[in-house]
Amino acid sequence: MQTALATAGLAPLFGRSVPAVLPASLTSESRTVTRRTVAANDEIYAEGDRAMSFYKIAAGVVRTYKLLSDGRRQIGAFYLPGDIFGLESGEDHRFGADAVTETRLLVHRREPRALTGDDGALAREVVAAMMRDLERAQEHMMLLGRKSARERIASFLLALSERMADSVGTVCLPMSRNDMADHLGLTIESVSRAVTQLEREGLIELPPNRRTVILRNAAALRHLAD
Amino acid sequence: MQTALATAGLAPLFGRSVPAVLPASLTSESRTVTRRTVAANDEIYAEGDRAMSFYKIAAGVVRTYKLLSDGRRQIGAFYLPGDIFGLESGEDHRFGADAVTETRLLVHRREPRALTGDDGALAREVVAAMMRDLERAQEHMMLLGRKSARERIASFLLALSERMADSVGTVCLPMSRNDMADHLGLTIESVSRAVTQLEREGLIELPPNRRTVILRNAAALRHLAD
DNA sequence: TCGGCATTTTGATCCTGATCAAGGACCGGT
DNA sequence: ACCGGTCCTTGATCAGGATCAAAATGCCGA
Repeated sequence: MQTALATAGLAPLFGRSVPAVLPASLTSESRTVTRRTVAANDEIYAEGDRAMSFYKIAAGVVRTYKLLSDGRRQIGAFYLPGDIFGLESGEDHRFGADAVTETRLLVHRREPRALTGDDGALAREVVAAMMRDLERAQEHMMLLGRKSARERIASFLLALSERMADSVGTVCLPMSRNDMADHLGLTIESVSRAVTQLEREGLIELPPNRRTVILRNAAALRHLAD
Repeated sequence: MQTALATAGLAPLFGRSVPAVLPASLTSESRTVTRRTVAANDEIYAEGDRAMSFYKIAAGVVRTYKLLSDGRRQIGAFYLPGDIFGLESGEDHRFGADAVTETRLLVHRREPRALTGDDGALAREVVAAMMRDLERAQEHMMLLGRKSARERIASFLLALSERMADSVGTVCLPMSRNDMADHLGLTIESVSRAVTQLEREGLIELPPNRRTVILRNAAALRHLAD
């Protein structure tokens, strides 16, 4: 007997692989979905807030983060259009979330029936989103625990370029050096220096605006990132 | 309609919280389960191996890790009796796993039906295990990205003491300093120095064998760990 | 076009943790 | 008890990245 569980994204766990592109089935048609627009740098929810909803990005970029009591911040992930974030296993949000750029969100009210019943595609997306978060977090532990500043920047640029898919080899960084630093476990100065160094070495090129990166030698970057 | 999905651990996502203690329902009675004993430091599976099974620990301790091409190692997690590890969303293992101490395992063959059908309790455990891995990985990113050596040791000892529950305030470390270092993003010398420093400050006490830690001032440790 | 502001870069110095190198302590076997 | 090996600690020095400080650049609105 094939139950909803098997059709809801866990089956791939046991044989098939997860499709690279998720179905764009998270529409506003369901009665539990509303829209929300958030200005750049505005908060979507705070760490510790009751988790009433989860979110899918229609446009924009979001960061999730944790704070230490003295203000040190760790950005857990950046989310891009199509990504789902804000899923929690417990009662409340263990990370805060805010908009990196102006962002349009689809807000899914968290209800017991949301994952069952009518929308199997949504359930599949939700489970896939959690598994993807887990894989990214595990990969990121390797970066934070064992990679040098240069290697972290190389890994980050490559990963972002794979997700953002601008014209080949070009990435428009939506986030500030500060956000990159807090994601990569560095200071803003170290990020700047590592980026400059990669540019001097010819692995990347930075147009004067400094928020765009052209990957000039992806092979060398990949070798650095391992 | 309540489907298997709702009863299989995702329902807590949307209201209830995950029980602290998982049901001990992963027995050897099912025909897909076998036993395996692994000697200390022996490999259970390698990074990149096809993921044919997942595992539940009957006794012992396991570490999962990734390697960089030059040998740098990041230990993603330690797993204790009752824990499930080796779950993958893709085709193969993204971390390697080996035994820290001699370990007895229940090996669950990975089959499409394993999560459905008869054993709803197993499905619940599997999903809970994945969510727990995600939470631990996210918490660990904060440690690796933003905490000092002393703070890392304090966080690690507290987390371990909560999971191992020896006589109050006492933790028997099953792993070497080397393993601790590769989990905490430090060198073995830094681990040793941080531990010694915490001891001199009176926050912990180390009997001569050095593999047991008595938490003398849990409040101060917690303050360090944040 | 100019001025003000935020962001990024660059420079100088410091410091935490890494590296290199010995010592000690514990454990198992004989 | 002794020996050999492994694990852990300690010491000295080094270096990568942090911190402190300031200059350059880009952006946006007047």
